[in-house]
Amino acid sequence: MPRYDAKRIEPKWQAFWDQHSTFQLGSIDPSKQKLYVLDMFPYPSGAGLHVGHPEGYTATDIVCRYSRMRGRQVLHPMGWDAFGLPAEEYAIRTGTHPAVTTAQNIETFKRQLKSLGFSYDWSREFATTDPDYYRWTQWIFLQLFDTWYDAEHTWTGPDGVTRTGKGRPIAELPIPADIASQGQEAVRRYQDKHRLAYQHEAPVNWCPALGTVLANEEVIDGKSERGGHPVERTPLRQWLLRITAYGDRLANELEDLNWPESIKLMQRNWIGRNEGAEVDFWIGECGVRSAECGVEEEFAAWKSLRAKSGFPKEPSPDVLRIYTTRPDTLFGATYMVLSPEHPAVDRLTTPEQRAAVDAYCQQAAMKSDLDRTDLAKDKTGVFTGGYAINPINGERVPVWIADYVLISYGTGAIMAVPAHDLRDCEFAEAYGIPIVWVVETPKGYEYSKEELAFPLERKIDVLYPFTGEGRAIHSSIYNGLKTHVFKAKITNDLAENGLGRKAVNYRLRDWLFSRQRYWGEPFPIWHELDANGQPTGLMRTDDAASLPVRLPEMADFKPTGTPEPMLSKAPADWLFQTTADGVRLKRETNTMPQWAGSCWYYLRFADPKNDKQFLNPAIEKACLPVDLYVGGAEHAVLHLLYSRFWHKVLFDRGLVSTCEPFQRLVNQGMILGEVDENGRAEKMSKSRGNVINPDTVVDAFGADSLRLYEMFMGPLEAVKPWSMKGVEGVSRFLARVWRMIADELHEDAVRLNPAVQDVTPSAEQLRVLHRTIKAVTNDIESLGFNTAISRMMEFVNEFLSIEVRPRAVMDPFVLLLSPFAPHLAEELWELLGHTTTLAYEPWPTWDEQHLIETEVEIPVQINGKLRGKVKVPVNADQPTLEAAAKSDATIASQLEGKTIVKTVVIPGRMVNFVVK
RNA sequence: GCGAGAGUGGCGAAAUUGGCAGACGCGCUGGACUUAGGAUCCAGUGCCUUAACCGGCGUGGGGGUUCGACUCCCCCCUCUCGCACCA
Repeated sequence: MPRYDAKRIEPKWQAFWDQHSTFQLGSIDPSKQKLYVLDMFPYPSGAGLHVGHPEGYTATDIVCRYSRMRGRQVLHPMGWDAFGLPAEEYAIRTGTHPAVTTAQNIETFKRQLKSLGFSYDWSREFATTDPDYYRWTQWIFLQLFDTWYDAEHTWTGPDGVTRTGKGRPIAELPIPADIASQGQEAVRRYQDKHRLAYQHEAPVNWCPALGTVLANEEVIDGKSERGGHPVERTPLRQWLLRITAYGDRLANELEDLNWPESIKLMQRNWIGRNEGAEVDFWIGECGVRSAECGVEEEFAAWKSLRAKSGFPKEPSPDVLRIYTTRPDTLFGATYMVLSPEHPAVDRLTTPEQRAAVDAYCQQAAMKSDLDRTDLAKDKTGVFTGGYAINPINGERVPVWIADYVLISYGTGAIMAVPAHDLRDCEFAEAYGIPIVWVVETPKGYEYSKEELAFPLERKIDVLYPFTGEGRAIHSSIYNGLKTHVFKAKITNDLAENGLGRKAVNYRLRDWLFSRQRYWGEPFPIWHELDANGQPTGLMRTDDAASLPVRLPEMADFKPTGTPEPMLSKAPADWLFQTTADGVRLKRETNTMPQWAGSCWYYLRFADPKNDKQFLNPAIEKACLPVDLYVGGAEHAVLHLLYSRFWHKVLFDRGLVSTCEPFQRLVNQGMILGEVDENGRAEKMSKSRGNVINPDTVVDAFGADSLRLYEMFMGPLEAVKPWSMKGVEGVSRFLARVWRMIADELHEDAVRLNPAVQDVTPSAEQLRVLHRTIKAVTNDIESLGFNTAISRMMEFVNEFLSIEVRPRAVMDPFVLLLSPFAPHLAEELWELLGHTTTLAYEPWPTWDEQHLIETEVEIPVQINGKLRGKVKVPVNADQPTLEAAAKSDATIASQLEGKTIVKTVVIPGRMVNFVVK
């Protein structure tokens, strides 16, 4: 066996690591530094591992192996995100239970991962589908259910930071006297409205093809993220998690995280915090029905009442509450728009407009998100016939309905200022609504492309719509104020008169948390039923001690075809029970979304076998947070936002001691298919037939080659094309490493190459070694694996040409190689005469002494162009360098007959003569 | 449209603070060894010009700062990703 034979070496060492539990991290020793390195755990699909998986996994494996050798205690676990649709869809087609498919797929994934030699602590492995795990997922849900958000509460957390806003136990929710006086049931309903996990009926994203509703984050361009099926809007009673309560903290606390700026930005944009004001427009008891009818006295009465009572928390029925980020344009509001679903539409609509309004609302209700975006260019709407009164100037403004206003954002109603808003302007033009200019365009203002391209005639002496900031005009006493001053002042004035208030809005919506599928965590929730078997709306929870609520066995997995959850077909003994006090209960039949399990798995890895607690507090303090988290960017606003949200709730409830779960995040770039003849590389996909299976690569070249190649392709974060030739290249390199140390001439057995001898290395050899140690160490620290590998290639190129290779140089080199190609390294380590694994050998260190060179070659430029090189002592000073440069034959000849205007000498770097 | 990131040989890429552009690998060319080579080894390989040396050009394009720019500044082009009626 003379040749480098991955097929012999790799299984041998994988078995060794297994048998010796080499990478099992026992209990944490607080006196040693810990490092928690986490991969985004995979969904074990039927297709098996993809070459994209080992990219991030190899990177983290290198960091872990390196860190162990640096003496850190490394927590490096792996598990399975195993709930989800594909297993259930497969069950529908074949009748195979999702649990069976899932177990098979996990087995395949695990075999594949093991064949790549990753140093996971497999003793911590679990799947989100394990009842011992989802027991605690349900338990955390109960914590969310037991928590309300106190936005005013100021407190100092275990991290020493003082915050305003905290999730607190529901028992601490103050109950208003009028609610308390109505009895226990009213109190329970009041509490239910304030929980972080609550039920709410609203139009949701219903996907008929998938047979479930989806979160906003899972809908892209009106289609499901998974499968690309159309998504409809249907009103349904669903579970929601109050993530919006944490909007500010989710946005602000990104600041200190070592995450890619692009991901932080995506999260901030997704949260979409903006500040503005809420303003009430008076509409009277049944709406201001015409432009003429006299309501001035009533309006005046309302206004003076408001001046005394202040701005109510909830809008009263006699007003339309709007949200605006530009309260300074209140004088330019020439109409209002309600979303078609707005509750006041009915009251405002006049008999003459009734038919048109009803027709429009009906049409809007049927429109899916896709339709709405498709029609984004053409704004439509209908006049309700009603008017509202602008609180600032008492003017009547017509109220319209239009689907460009969304019920789910702000208050579902806007004041429209066509002079200063692109959408309002477009709408006003289409329906002939007057336009009032209230912000003067500053002189020299450069219009945005959008403003310039606006397809309207310019009717005023200035261009419109103008959406920038300027000085106020046509705004009564506010004339002349700059926009930001005006905003603050009018918001304050409105608040003093009880007509408005400062308000913050988020693009982020509460997280729709229920699904109608089978293969997910059941909710630990029961619904109380009345004598007729109808839900009363009151709920009970399962005892924490009785968890998990296991999934029931099902006869068939056919979807119901309606938004009725799959579990409604569960056996009656699972669905119903009667309490000791005689209350009939029905189980919640929705299941949790796939994200639930992945929201907290990183916590469980620290303490995976604990059957008393979701996580032991002492272990939590010792292991968390995750120091390095590597995965794809596709989770930027899904998993990574949801996880942070749960973590913050757990933090508020004193269950974890850090406010953020993932200190450092790195996104590995996607691996594309091979470059085609047009020089283009495309995404790997079954339909393109360019998917690379890691198994075939391991079979042909070995795991070390696959690992090394994926790291050598380019920077970890970069998108890069696959190349089988490239794998061959690194495979050749490993064969060269083998030949450098092992003997290939003898067929009988593996022996040390006779060139490897116990001799003292030369200064030059030490220089090469220490240069390599330094470069590889620094490159691993900065995750620059591609350049680390090229450094090792340079080393091997040097030493292959040397007849006698000192063992004292070969030993440390093998250690440098070991995080990258662990199997080969272990084999060579053994061959070099060592009897234990190198996994915990001290990482080689470099000595600057060995790096010092006596002579260096310095480039000499004339007018900035390279004209020659001179060899000088490494510490040559300026005059020496200049003299050496001038005395160089080629430089001297080029300088002849020219005047040196200036000489730039950077010692140790270069010399430049500026000549005329 | 808005936001972010990126453009370097035939290809993947590298380049401390502005200081020798193209390390390392693939591919290609020539050679050695071989029954054979898709093994291995040696030499060469940015482009143009040249027998060769020399020389000229060269980091998407254009301008600028500088003794000196892949690197800093301004304008433009292309590609990738994210968002997209959010008031």
